[in-house]
Order: sequence, then structure tokens, then C-alpha cells
Amino acid sequence: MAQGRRNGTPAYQRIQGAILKRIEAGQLKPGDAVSSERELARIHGVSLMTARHALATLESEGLVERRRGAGTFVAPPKIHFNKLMSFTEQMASRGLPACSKILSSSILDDEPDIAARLALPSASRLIRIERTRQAADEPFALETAYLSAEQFPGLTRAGLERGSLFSALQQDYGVVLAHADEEIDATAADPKSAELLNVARGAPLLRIRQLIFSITGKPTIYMLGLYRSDRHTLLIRRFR
Amino acid sequence: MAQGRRNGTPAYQRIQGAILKRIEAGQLKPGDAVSSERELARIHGVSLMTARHALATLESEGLVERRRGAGTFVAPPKIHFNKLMSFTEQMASRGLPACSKILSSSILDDEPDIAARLALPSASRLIRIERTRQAADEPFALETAYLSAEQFPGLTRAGLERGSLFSALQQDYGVVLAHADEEIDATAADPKSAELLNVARGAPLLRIRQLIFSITGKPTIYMLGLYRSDRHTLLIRRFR
DNA sequence: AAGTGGTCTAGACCACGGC
DNA sequence: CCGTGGTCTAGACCACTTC
Repeated sequence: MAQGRRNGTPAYQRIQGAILKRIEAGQLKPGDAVSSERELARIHGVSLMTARHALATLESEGLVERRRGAGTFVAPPKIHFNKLMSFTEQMASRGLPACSKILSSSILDDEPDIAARLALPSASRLIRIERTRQAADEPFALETAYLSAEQFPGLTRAGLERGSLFSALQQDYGVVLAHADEEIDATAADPKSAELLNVARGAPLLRIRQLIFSITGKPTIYMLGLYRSDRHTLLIRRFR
Repeated sequence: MAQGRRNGTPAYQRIQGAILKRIEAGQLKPGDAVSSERELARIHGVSLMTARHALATLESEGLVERRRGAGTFVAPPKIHFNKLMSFTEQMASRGLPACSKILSSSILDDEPDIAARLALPSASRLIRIERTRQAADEPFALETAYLSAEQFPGLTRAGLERGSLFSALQQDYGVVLAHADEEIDATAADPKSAELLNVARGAPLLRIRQLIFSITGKPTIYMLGLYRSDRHTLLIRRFR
């Protein structure tokens, strides 16, 4: 029979799909045993190597754990460390009410450094959006985002008040964000930031400069964030 | 013949080792083609599936890229984002000379908060090691590590001057570290830290508190680090 | 002892890339 | 066209865990 593709999808992907469906439906919970290689091979009418391949790649994606002699088990809930989330998503995931206020939204045409980071010609027109972020009526962050004015015409007036910048890019411009490289350090609050964040001048702030890439690999947003360190800590997980 | 293990190592790992050796020796540079599946199978006297497995897992580890119809190529220089590395490893990977100085090394028995983070009974005896880290003759970090005194007897005097804490744990106690959860914020330098780091009192510092886990999942080291923000930035990459 | 994952064989056909 | 990686078969033995 050769490829057991009934519909163009490789057999091992169909098997993975069947398992993922049961996990998403809640029939399989973390720690539960998944069908064994031999069982999957029998059920789906494939060879052992194919069933094995399905489980092996699910393991490398962190969805299941395999223990020799014991079986294959649904992996513990994935922890959302190091996830690229919009502010709105972050707050929602913590169950906190969030709001943000746009301080300014303008078009610049002489920011060669930032244009370069976005891989644009030096004199490109850029949208700059300055926002404060607050939770529980207290501002805790100041974020300035830069995007290509050419790529996102009309963004300045778009529905940034009602939703997140991330979802606006996706819904209005079809741009899906994939990952961000961030540079993190500490800095002292300058007078303007101090006032906006309601802290003393010179107070330590966490500074995060991030370059956010779309799934096509194109640098899309450059964002500078200043965070009150008494209201915000960054959690990351790193691996060997 | 069944398993082609000549020395207990699986054949696919021997093949990977041979490839990695050539990469490390500089014979293969990023972008260079690696031997094809069929070639590897012939050279090492294994079946195609085995050679394939060797390349497939190297790919999932990000060491090579495979392009259908074209071949397998050494992956571009690995970016060490979000990697758990010892200070010594970090500096070495940047080609910088590094050194550290142990300020104190002592045993404490009344640090219930820290003991709790390490999942130890409140009154556990803890080793505390305070070090400054420096590069180019200037201190840029102050790190305080806490470990179980019971788990690591004699560590205080062990060869921390000659090598890294990470490698000492691995070589002398067989403990291999796997990942770390970190909490990052900004703080102002207190008088003592300011003096040790040679900055003004109140200067902003990047503070990283990390709990480092071994491969067995046991919390093993609690480390508090203070970093001069003018000499050190943290780079991370996050994904959707 | 029975069942599981880990490794391996010696082939096969397909889809794709570059010449 | 030829070589590449992608998928797949129908078995095999080994090492390990669980009972």
C-alpha cells in the first residue's frame, strides 16, 4: 500500500491528530496513558515504526512523555513561560482587569536607528504609539511602539482603544506575530517617565526593548517598555 | 547483527557524534552540506532509517537543517537565547576573559524562606556563597547562591576558585542542572552592593532571582544576582 | 511474564530541488 | 534526470517497568 494517506495527510499526522483531539476534548488529562505504539499501529492499521514516529515527534514537541517500559503519557500542562503575549492577553491570563491609555500617536520620518532595527530604509515613515498601561487604577508601564507607516496605513486611528495592538495587526492587516528578541536591563526614571508612572525621579525601572517578528520572519514592531519594578516582574524559564 | 552497537552506544548516536565532531573541528561550517542519509548509511554500515534517525534528531535539536530535495546542512550559528549557562560558559561563548572572586562562603541554619524555595525543611542548613563577577577588571555582578549543605557536603572549600559552580556540582556530586525559573526586576543599589559593584548608591541594578532545577526536577540552587545595568543586558527570545 | 519503549533492518514509493 | 529528504512496511531483538 505504501503511503497510507487516505486524504493526502501522512498517517503519522493523522494519528497525532487523533491523540490531540482526545487531549483537547478533555478525554485525556495530563498524566493519563496514551495508547501504546503497538495499540496505535493496530488501531490505525499502520506499521510499528509509523505509530512510533507519531509518538516520538509529539514527544519532541513536549506534548507527551515517554517512559521506557511504562508507556506514553500526556505531558503536564504546558507552562506559559517565555510566551509572547500582548498586554491584554497577559492580564487576562492572570484574571486582572487591565486598561491602557494612548498618550500619543504620530508619524515620524527621521528615526534612522529605529528604522534600521525594523530593516527599513533610514528615512522611512514610522508610526509611533505611546501608551501607559495600568492595572488597579495605577500606571505600571510605559510602552512606546514603532511600526512601518507604509505597512500599516491608517493604524493610528484604528481601534487601539478597544483592543490590543496585536489583534489589530492580525485582523486588519493579516500580520501574525511569531516571536520577539528582547534586551532587558535596568534604568533610572527620567523626569517625564517618573511623572507618568507616578514614581520618584531616578527610581529603578525595568527596561525592555523588544523587536517583534512576524511569522514570515519580518521585523514588525520595535517596542520600548519601562516598567515599575515594584509592580511588575518578568518571569522567564531557561533551559540547558 | 541487530543493534550495531560496537561499544554500547546506539549506532545513530555514533553517527551524530561523528558529525558533531566535524562541526566542532571547524571542518563543517554553517551552511555546509552534511553527508546525505544514503551516504551516511553506507559509510557507517547501517540502514537508511537509522541514518535518517540520526539526522532527524539532530534537526529537532536545531543543529542541522534539512531541505527536501536539496540535502542536510549545518544550521546557522546557534543563538544562545534562553539558555541556562554558567557565568564561565557565558563569558567563554563571547570570547571574553572572565573571573570571579568569592567574597564569603558560609553555612546558615535560619533562612526558612530560602529553604522553602529549595523545598527543604525550614531549619535546614544551607551553604551560602557570595561572589563578585568581573570582566575586564571591572566588577559587573554580585551573585549569592544558596544550596543544601546536606546535599553538598564539603562544597564550601571545593574547587570553586578554579572552575564553575555548575561543573563542580556535576563532577563532584553528579548533579546535572536542567532548567531555571527566573524572576527579573529592577532595584536600586544599597550601600554595600554599590560599593562592591563600584556604582553610586541608588543606581539602578538588574535583579535576577533564579531557582535552578536538576534534571531530576529537584530545586537545587537558589541564586540572587545583581547586575550593573551599564555593563550587562539580558537577552531573551520569546515565542507565540 | 507480559507489556512497554528503544534500536534496527532492507527494502519501497513519493515529492521535491537543481541541473 | 538524478539525488535528496519524507513516508512507510513487516518484521526483529533488547532493555526496562510493572505486576
